[in-house]
Order: sequence, then C-alpha cells, then structure tokens
Amino acid sequence: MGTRREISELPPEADLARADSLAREIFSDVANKWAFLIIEFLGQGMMRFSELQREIGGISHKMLAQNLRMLEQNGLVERTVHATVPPRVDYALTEAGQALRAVVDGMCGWTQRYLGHIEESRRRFASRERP
Amino acid sequence: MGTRREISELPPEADLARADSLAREIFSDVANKWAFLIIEFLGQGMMRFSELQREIGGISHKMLAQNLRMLEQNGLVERTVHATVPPRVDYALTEAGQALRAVVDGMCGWTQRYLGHIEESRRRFASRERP
DNA sequence: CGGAATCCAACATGATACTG
DNA sequence: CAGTATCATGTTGGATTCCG
Repeated sequence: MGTRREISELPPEADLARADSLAREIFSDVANKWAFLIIEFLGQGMMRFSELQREIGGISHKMLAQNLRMLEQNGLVERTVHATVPPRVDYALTEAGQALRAVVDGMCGWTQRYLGHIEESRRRFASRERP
Repeated sequence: MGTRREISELPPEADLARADSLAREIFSDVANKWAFLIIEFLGQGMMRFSELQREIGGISHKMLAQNLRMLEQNGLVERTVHATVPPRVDYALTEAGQALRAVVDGMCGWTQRYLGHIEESRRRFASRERP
C-alpha cells in the first residue's frame, strides 16, 4: 500500500478534496445560507413563492428566485405551476431535498445548542484583541 | 392561541426566520463551502496550516486563513502556536466544532449518495431548456 | 511557516422596472 | 403572483508582497 491513503478510494468525481470534482461543485452550490434556509423552511411542507419570502426574513426576491432555480436544477426542489389566474406556483422538497433537510435540521439544532457558547467565544476573542 | 404559530416560541436571538438574529448571523458565517470543508478535513485530527491547504484542493492561502480565523472566533476551531523556529501552528476542532462535524459528515454522505441523482437532474433540466 | 495587508478583477446582491 | 432583466454597488476571492 501507499504511505497514507486511508481516506478516499473514491472515484474522482466524488472526491471532495479535489477542486474540480462534481462533489465539490455540489458543495459550492448547496452549502450556502440561502439554500439551507430555503430547505429548512420548505421542510414544513409545500409553499408558494411569496409564502417562502415572507417566512425567510431578509431574503430578496432575486436571491429566493435564483436559489430556488438552482435547487430545482439539482433536483432538491420540485416546482409545480397551477394554470390559474393569477398564477400559483408551489415549491416542495423532493426525496433528495428531504434527505438533505435532515442534515440542515441537524445544523439548526446545533446552532440552538451552541448559541451561547459561540456568543461567549466571540466576546472572549474580541476582548483579548490589542492586548 | 394565534392562528398558526406552531414553529417557534424561541427567543428572538435564536430564531432563524429573523434576518437580524444571532442564529442567522452564525448561519451566514458557518454555512459556506470553505468552512464546511475545513471542518470536514480537520475532523481527521489536528493539522497544520500548510497541511490543511494541501488537503483541501483549490483553497487559497487567504481563504484558508480568513475562514480559520472566523472559526476560531466562533469557538469551533482551536489554534495552538508552538514557539519553535520555524513557527508551527496546529489547528483542531473544539467540542462545538466536532458537534458540527457530525452535521458536515452528514452532508458529505448525502453528496455521495445523491451524486448520480443530481447529475441526472441537471442533465434533464438542461435538455428541456429552449424546448 | 504562518499571517497580514494591498491591489484588483470577478462575482454576489439589492433595488428597480418590466413581462406574462 | 411569479419570473426575468438591468444596473449600481459592495463583497469575495486570488495574486502578490511584506513581516515575524
């Protein structure tokens, strides 16, 4: 065997260590705050565009549309258009989306649990600056 | 009770729905690809700056330094300086960092599992463009 | 070696306005 | 209502350079 190759005998595509892998590309797409927030809130169930925008405070129309399209392309979100007037468009998580939602839920829980810890850590860090 | 308030009876600080909450601020910091990759690779154990940079393909010196500092401020990463020459600096996950690592691991696993699914979804999406 | 600062190009984002 | 395009602006990120 080689010197220290325990980690990956993965196909190059799936290897996160490689900057040009598909896995990295997916990480770059999905591991961002807007995508996570959309997935988290969509986890509550099917929602309309405007509902989502109301739920996720501070997200702009543009960012919501853009990230929804990205998630749709990657097959995490399904878009359903109702031929009514005014138009009604529903968004829901696919199976892949729901699987990722479990991860995002984990991060939400982590955030709650370590909120105080992080706050304190920041304070300590700030106060020992310019010693 | 109100009309539809199942979700959060959380303190405002912990409410991800609010753009100005501390939870959101943490999400914005941590939910990005570089932070996730650093946490994932640091999960293998204590590592030096240059080792990390070698492991994480495509990360620049600047991004690594910047994100390490951010993670240190938030108390996810601990930095140890050895008074040798040349200087040696080790990075390791704290308890909070290891807890988040479980989440990131979940995302890595998710990526592997749905890689093909996502690839196919992208192809379908692309090929039904300009119909 | 690790870190910080600078410069600058590229990109992300928000506001606005327009379409179906 | 949902979606897109455009534009102005701020932020990100890479390359480079210098410090300890």
